[in-house]
Formats: sequence, C-alpha cells, structure tokens
Amino acid sequence: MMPARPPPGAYAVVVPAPRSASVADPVASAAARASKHEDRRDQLAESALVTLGKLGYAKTSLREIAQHSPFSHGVVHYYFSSKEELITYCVRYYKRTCVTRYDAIVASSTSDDELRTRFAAKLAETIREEGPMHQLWYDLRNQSMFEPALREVVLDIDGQLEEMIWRVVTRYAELAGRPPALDPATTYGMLDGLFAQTLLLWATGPAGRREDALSVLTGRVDSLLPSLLA
Amino acid sequence: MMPARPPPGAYAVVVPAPRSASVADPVASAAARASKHEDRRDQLAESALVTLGKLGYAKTSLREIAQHSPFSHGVVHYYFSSKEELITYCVRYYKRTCVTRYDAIVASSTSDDELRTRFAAKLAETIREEGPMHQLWYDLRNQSMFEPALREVVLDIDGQLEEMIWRVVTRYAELAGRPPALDPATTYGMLDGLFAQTLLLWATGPAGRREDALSVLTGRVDSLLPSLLA
DNA sequence: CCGACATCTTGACGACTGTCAAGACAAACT
DNA sequence: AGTTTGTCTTGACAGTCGTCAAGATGTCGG
Repeated sequence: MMPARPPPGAYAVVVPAPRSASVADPVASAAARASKHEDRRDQLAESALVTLGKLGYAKTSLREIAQHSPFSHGVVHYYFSSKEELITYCVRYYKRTCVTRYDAIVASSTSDDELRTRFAAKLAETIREEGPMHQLWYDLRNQSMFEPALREVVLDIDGQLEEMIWRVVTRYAELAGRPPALDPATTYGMLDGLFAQTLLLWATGPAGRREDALSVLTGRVDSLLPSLLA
Repeated sequence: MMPARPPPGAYAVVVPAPRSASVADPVASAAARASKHEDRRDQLAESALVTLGKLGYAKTSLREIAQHSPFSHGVVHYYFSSKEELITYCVRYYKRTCVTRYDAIVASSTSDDELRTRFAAKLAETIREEGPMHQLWYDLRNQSMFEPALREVVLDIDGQLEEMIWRVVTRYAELAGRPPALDPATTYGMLDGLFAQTLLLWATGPAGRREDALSVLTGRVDSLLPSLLA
C-alpha cells in the first residue's frame, strides 16, 4: 500500500544515506542515488502541496513553492521538467494517501450502524484535518475543465474516489442485508456534492461556524445513508 | 425582474441614443449618460463572461477580455476600478439571468410527473446551452475558498441557487401531495453534486460522449426526485 | 463655432511568471 | 591525489500581468 521507500521526511536536512564503508558497489550506489532522487521529488511534492492548498492552483508559483521548501527556485527544474509535471506529480502523490481513507473503517466495522456512524464522522474529520488538501482537489478538478493537461490525472483520481465511496456503500449494504439502491456514480455524485458544500462553508465561513458546518455534514450523511439502500 | 434598461446588445456599434431635437435638458441628458455608462459596463461584463467561460478565472486577463470586445484594454479601468470589481460585477450580472432558470417550469407544470420530467430535461439542456457559464460558476465558487474578495458574492448567489432548487422541490411536493423529505440545503447539495459531476464529464470527455452524459443526468434526476419526498 | 467634457486608445511602468544556462559546491570514484 | 559526477544556487531571459497617465477622438452645451 505505502511506498517501500521511507517517507521523504518533511524538511529534514539532507540525509546522506550512510554508505557501507568505502566499498565500491556501483549497482547499489546507483540504486541509492535513484532512490534519493525519488525522495527529493516527493519532498518537493509535499512542499508544493502545502503551498497549493494554501494559495490554490492559480496563484501558486514555482518560486512560492520553493520558498516554503528547503530549496531554491531553480531546483524544481532539476527534478521536474516543467511546472505542469510537478503539479500532476503532486496530484498523484496526494492520491496515494487519499483514496484509501475509509478502508480501515470499512474493514473493521462490524455492524451497519457502526460503519454508518464512523463514516459520517470521518467525512467531517478529514475536512478538519486536511481542509486545504480538499480545497486543492476541487480546485484542480475544476481547472481540468479549462486545462486539458490536467484531465487525465483528474478523471483517473475521480474514478478512484468513486470506487472508494462504493466500497463503503457496498460494505454498508452487506452489513445491513439490503442491496444498494443506486449505481456507484450517482451515489458518489450525491455524497460528493454534500461534501463539497460543507467544505465551501468550512473554508469561507467565519472561524466560529466551522465546527457547526462539520457536524451538520455528519448528521446529514448519517441520516442519508440508509436511504441509499433498497 | 429584468432591468428597465434595454439589453446592451452584444457588440452593437455605438448607439448614440437619439437625443430629442436640440432642446437643452440637463437632467435628461445626465440620465442618458448614466444609462449609457451602465450599458457599457454590462457590455463589458458580457464580453468578459464569454472569455471567462472559455479560459477560466485564472487564465483570463483584462487584455484578453478587451480583445474579445469592441474596445481596447484601457477601457476596463475607465468603467471598473479594478479587475476584481469587474469580476464580481460579472458574477452578479450573470446571476440575474440564472437564478430564475426553472421558474417557468415551476409555474406552468400541472402535474408532479410533468414537473419532474421537464426539470430533469432542463438540467441537461442548460449544460448543453450554457456549459461554459456553469464551468465558470464552479470555478469562481472554488476560487472563493482562496480569494476572500469573492466570498460575499459567491455565498450570496449560492444561497439564491439553493432557493431556486427549493422552489422546484416544494412545488413538486405540492403537486405530488407529499412533503419534501430533506431540508433545502441537503437537497441542493445532492442535486448540485450530480450536476457538477455531469458538467465535468461534459466539459472534459470526448465530444462524442457529451450527449450521453447529459441523458444520464436526466435519467438520474428523473428517477431520484420521487425519493426526495417523504 | 468654440470650449468643456465624456470617452477611448496608446504606450509605458514595475512586478511577477516559467524557464534555463552558468557556475559553485561537495561527494564519489579511480 | 585529481577528476568526474550529481546536486543546488544564482542570475538572467522573454513574456505577461494589472494599473495608470497622457493624449487623441468624438459629442454636446453654449
């Protein structure tokens, strides 16, 4: 599930990866170099995601990304051929940790009521914990309507999100002993609409009302899920 | 409902508004000037909306807007104090013709089945006819999460859209003799999610599949509406 | 007809962007 | 050791952006 390489470690200063004595091992060292290269890419992607989540796709420049990373603005073109490649790499990087968000709940819940409650609560929690990332996702999904370069990766991830929701609903249906009432796409579209609606309130509303919006979402989803079954 | 002034008439060359003989009438002429000023603002807003719908908020520059209008790029700052003011003016201008889109159907439908069918069909039709405008709306709504200057107008219009949908659903409930099952916000959020989902497919999918996406939306909404009633 | 005014064009400004080349620096190899 | 190689910084480039000022053009009141 998670990549074999250790996580890039946010902002950790250069870890030279202790070489085994001074023995010459060309293949191992080449592999280590490649691995470090990948780590740097991930590290840059993480920095970029933070900035992108804060400023949005349109107002995020490569210099701004570099300024919130341990590097200078020139490095980006050493690890990525263009801004576009960095962005799409970021989206895919983000997806890796995102499309399995509810799988633990699906696997460990033992009754339909438990799954329903925990899923509804998790929806609110992920807005609270990763709000800017979700803002970024909706931003990029919309930009894909104007920017063809984003379409492939966006449609790919949107499909995976739909599957993620469908895993929740089918398991819920299984536990409840009733089949789903709607097809995967419709189910996803409806829930996604409620999620996006709450995210907008959460992001734009006054700080004091943020938690209100989240608990409203939880309540709505909690009471809506049963009617998604036949 | 509609403004008293005649529509700005897309790209019509200067209409000097025939002055009544050569009689001096300061107050009338001042009014005519003010009216012409407003017409120019609307005209610029229309040009801007076309460009915004095509390129999206991020990639639309004032020069690009002016290039697709009968004016040069300097005029914008004669009629608007800043880009930001132009954009928000555009959004409000667009709203005027938008939030009453289904009212005719609500008023003229005589049975729940008719209202349901016509509403579902109209949803698809407005994507087909005004796709870029809807793309722009979702773009701006998202940008409002990053750009505080957009929040007020976006939340305002979003509320009006919710009311628009609620007028449809309450009338539908009335004709069907059953009360709505959900609150206005939840109803709007769900339907908006399905709408946005279809718009994304319509805008990014291959041209050959556009109509498919629209008919799928029609079918979904048509079969979903009954379950929105208790 | 002339002066006053509204309107519009043109050209410039400083700031910012993505991209890239030249070089600094250090680690690794022979 | 010296030299190659990978990594990163710096500075510059061409272009675009919003904004504004100066002036051309047109319109109207007297």
